[in-house]
Amino acid sequence: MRRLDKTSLLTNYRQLCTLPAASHPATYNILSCNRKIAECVRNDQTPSAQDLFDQMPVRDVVSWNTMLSGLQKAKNPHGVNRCFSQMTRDGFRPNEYTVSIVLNAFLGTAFNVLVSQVHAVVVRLALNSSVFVGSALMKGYANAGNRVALSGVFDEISVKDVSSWNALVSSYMELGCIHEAQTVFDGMLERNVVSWTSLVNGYISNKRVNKARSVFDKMSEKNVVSWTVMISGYVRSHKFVDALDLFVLMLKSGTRPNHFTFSSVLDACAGCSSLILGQQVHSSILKFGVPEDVIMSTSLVDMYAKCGDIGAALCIFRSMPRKNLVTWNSIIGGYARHGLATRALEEFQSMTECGCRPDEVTFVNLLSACGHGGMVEKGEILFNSMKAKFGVEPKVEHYACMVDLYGRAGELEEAEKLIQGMPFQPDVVVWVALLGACGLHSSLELGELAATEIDKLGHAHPARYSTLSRIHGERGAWNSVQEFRKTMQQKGIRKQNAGSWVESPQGMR
DNA sequence: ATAGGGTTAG
Repeated sequence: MRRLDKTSLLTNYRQLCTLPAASHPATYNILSCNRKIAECVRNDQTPSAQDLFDQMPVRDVVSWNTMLSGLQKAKNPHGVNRCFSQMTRDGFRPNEYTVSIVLNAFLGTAFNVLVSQVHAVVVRLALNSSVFVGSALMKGYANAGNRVALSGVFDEISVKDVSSWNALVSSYMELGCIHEAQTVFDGMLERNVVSWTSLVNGYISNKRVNKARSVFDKMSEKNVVSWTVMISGYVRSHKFVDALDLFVLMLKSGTRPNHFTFSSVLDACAGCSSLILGQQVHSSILKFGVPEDVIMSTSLVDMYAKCGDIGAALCIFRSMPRKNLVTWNSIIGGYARHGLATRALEEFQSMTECGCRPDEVTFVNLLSACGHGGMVEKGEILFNSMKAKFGVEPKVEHYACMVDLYGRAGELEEAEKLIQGMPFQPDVVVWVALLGACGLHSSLELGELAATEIDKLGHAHPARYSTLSRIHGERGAWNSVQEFRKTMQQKGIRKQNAGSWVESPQGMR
């Protein structure tokens, strides 16, 4: 028989006193705890939800599902995967809710390769007739590029509703099957705004903006999303003026824009470098009282930076309660474009101090800032620190920045050496950077080499002709200049249009 | 008390 001394008795007693009420399963209220977890999830407090969940001595399926939806909302597919496995290990049977949450968490991530495994679970548990599970599986298979499985899943849905049909339309569009999508849409007995918007959005993602617009114009009912889809479609195809015109129509129609709409519209303003329009859109945001949003504010920062008002960009940036990687990249890129290399580097310092990890975009911005500021040494240090200190593998664009950096500083041999030592094939951008440097420093031989390489890559890059002709011109080789000009005319190449904040080239009409 | 179909940034 086990002996109990005074100390262990005391320990036992203490344990009893500190044990939470939750340790008495008989009196434990799962329902109220589930409600609390759901509340945390609603308020984006997934860690608190996790704490509550972990403390539960007894759980039911809803507890697991609610926890999973919290992890999904927090964009933690890894956590969802872990939680889901634990759930099945604990002997819980997943239901329709579980599967659609898990599938949506995996969508667009590396975990999406598990879609067929989840599908197998679905079949085994006979959940494949559910509309919710069906649409989630369809999206998963579309994301995985599996057209056959996609239509198979659709057929298995016992009672299809509009949402399942809509999912089929957008899935086909995602796979690039425009005609199938249109045929499905035409055959639909019932259509709603979402069906129409899916079609419009599908044409846009398949680069058929004009077709998208003609469908859009046929819509009898439009909402914020439909308007935003069309506006952002124009922005994505660089039709900024069309985007802005459509925004005006949207306002006239009485539709209230949201943060999605404004992000796109600000992008349009930035695209045509129109500060005056950007300012108007900014006031419009304030007038509508659109709640603060990281992405929308980042678009504001970017718009002001691209329209030449770096002061306003900084002002918005500083006022932001939450910043992410893209936000930091926007302000650093803004400084780089304005030739404020030192400010860019200072902001990078603050960024790392805030615990924000830089990515490849950050380094493109930093290296080009150094290039314009003639800071060769600083650029070298940053370039070498990319992998070693920040774990960011240098890509072609970083090499192009370095070629540009050395080239501008007149260190053409250094630039050439870097190209030769590159771990991959140099692309046009690299050669154009070198060619530009040769133009700057009148190096005909190296310039010819760069131009030849550009030709080899099959690019009729305008700079290839204009820069080389300038080098020839400077050397007094006028015959060559005329020849180049002729070639340019024959190939129909014109000098690239320069953007300017003063002239606002693609700006207001 | 838990889930699906269409929208945003560098």
